[in-house]
Amino acid sequence: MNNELATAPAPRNTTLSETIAVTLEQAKVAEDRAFVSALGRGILVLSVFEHEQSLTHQQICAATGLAKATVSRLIHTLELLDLLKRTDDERYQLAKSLLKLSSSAWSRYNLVDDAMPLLREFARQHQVSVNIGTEVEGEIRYVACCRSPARLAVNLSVGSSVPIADTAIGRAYYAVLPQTQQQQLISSLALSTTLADRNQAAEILALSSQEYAQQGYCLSDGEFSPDILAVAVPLFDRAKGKYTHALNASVPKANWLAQEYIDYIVPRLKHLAAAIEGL
Amino acid sequence: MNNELATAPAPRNTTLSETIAVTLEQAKVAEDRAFVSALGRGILVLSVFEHEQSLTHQQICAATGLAKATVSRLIHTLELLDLLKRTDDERYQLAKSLLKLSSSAWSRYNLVDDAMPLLREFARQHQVSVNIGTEVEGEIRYVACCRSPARLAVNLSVGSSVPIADTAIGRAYYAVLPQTQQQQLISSLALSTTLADRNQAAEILALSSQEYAQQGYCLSDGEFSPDILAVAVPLFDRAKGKYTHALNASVPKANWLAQEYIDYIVPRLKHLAAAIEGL
DNA sequence: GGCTCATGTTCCGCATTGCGAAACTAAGTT
DNA sequence: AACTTAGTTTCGCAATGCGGAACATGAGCC
Repeated sequence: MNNELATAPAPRNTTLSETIAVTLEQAKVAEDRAFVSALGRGILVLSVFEHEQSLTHQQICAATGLAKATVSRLIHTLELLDLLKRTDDERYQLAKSLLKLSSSAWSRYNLVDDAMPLLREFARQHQVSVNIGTEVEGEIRYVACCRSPARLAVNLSVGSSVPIADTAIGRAYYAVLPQTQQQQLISSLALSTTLADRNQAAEILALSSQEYAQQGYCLSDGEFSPDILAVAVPLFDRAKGKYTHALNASVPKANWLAQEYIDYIVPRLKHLAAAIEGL
Repeated sequence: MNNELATAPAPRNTTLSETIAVTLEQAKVAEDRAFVSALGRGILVLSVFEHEQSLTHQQICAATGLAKATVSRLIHTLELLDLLKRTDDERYQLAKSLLKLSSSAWSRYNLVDDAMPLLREFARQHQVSVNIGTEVEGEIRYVACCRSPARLAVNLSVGSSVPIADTAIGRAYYAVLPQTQQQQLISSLALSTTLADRNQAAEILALSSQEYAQQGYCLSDGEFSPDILAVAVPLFDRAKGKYTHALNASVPKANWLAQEYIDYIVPRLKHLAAAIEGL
C-alpha cells in the first residue's frame, strides 16, 4: 500500500463555512443586487457549527470574520428562530428548529442518486464494473450499477441481490458493521448455494474483516462467480453517520492477474469512495 | 376508548413556518432593532418546505406571505448558498448544504434529553413511574426513568435492561417494528428466566402486537414482576422518521385494578407520547 | 397570428435595515 | 485598583433590501 493515491489525504472537502464565505465574497464583488447578504451572513454563522458542537460568541466572530456587533445581532435572531440556543456555559449550539427545517431534506436524501455520474466516469475510465449495494434480508442488494464495456459473464443490475460471505461487496459491508450488528447479520444471513453452512460463512466473514482491517479492502477472487475478480470497500454515509453501503469494482478474471488488479484499482476505488462520501 | 383525551387529535403541532411567521411578527411589533429580519425571512422560506418536497415560486409566496420580488431575491440567495435548488420542472426543493448545516445537530440529537421534564411532570401528576427505553441486544434498556413517589418493588434505573416479551414496554417496542426487524429481534431475543422458550416469546409478542393494533397500547399485568402493572406505547422519533423507543407507565398492582388503571392512564400516556414526539 | 392569463424576473426610488466603530458593562486576573 | 477579556448596546449613516409596477416568458385558446 505504498501507493500515492491511497496514502494521499482524502480529497480535502472544503468546509461548508468556507464555501459560503466565498459565495458571499463573490456576490459582493459581482454587486449582485439580488443577493440578500444578511441572510447569507446568518447562514454563515450556522455553517461554522458544521464540525463544532458548540461555540462562543468570540469563536463565531473569528470563524466567520464578522464584526462582534453583527454576530450579536445574528445570534439574537437565530435564537429567536430557535436555530441556535445558548448552553448553560455561555456557548451556543444548533437548536431544534434546524432539525425540523432539514428533516424533509433528509427524508429525500439518498447517497446513491448523486453517485451515479461518478460511477459512470469510473467505469469508463478504468474499464471495470462498479456497483453500490446494501444489505437487504441477509443479502447485498445492488442499488446502483455501472457496467464496463468489457462485460462480465454474470448479469447483475439494480435490484439484484448477491450473497454476503461470497462477494467482495458483502465482505466489505460486513467488515465495518458494529459488532452487535455483525452478529445479527450472521444469524439472518441468506445462505448461498456455495456456502451452505452458517458457521463457515461466519468464519469467512471474520477472516475477510481482518483482511479489511489490515488492507482497507475486501476481495473476492472467483468465489461468487468463477469468472469474476472483485474488490470492494465500504461506503460511509455522513448523513446517517455510519456505514450504510459498500462499493465494488469487478472485472473478468481472464483479463487480470489478481495482484495487479488490486494494486491498480484499490487506491482508485478508495478515492472514488471518498468522492462519493464527500457528496 | 371513548375517552376525550384519547380521541382528541394529537396536540396540534403548529408548523415550523407558522411559528417563524409569528416570531417575525413579534420582532416587528416589538421594534426589535437587533432582529435581522432579512435572515428571518430567508429561514421562513426554508421552513415552508418542512412538509413539502418541492414548491413553486408562487407557492412559496403564498405560504410565506412575502412579496414576489422578495421571494425571488431570497430564493436567489438560498440557491447560491446551495440551500435550495430548482428542479427540472421549475420547482424548488431543499438542497445539499442544508444537510451539511444540520448534520452536527442531528448527531447530537436525542429525543430523551428533552423528554425528562415532561416525564417528571407526568410522574408527579399521576403518581406513576414512567420510563423510556429502547432495544439493546435483545432487551429493552431504560434510557430515561422517572419514579413516582409511590415506589415500586423493583429497582430499575437508567441503564437497566428488562426483557422484551414480558414487559409492556418491550411489547410496545416490538409491536411497531417493521416485520423484517421483528423477525431479527425475535432471533436475537435475550430470553428471560420466566420466558425461556423463544417460540413462546414470539407467540406472546405476536399476540401483544395484535392487541396494540386494536387498542393502541400494550399491557403487562404482573408478568415481569408480580407486583407491577404497566402499560406502554411506542415512541416515534420524527427526527429519524421511525419508532425508536417505547414509553411505559407503571404502578404497584396493589394500588389499582387493571382496567381502571388502563382507562385512566392510557389516554394520558398517549398524550404524553405525542407531546414528547412533538419535541 | 394575436389575445389572455398565469407565473416569474427585473427595475428602481425610497425608507428601512443592518452595519460596525466605539462606548459601555460585567467578570475575571494580576 | 488597574488591566484583560468577552460580550452587549448605542448610534449615526450608508447600503440594503423592500415591493409596486413594469417587463419577460410561455402556455392555452380563439
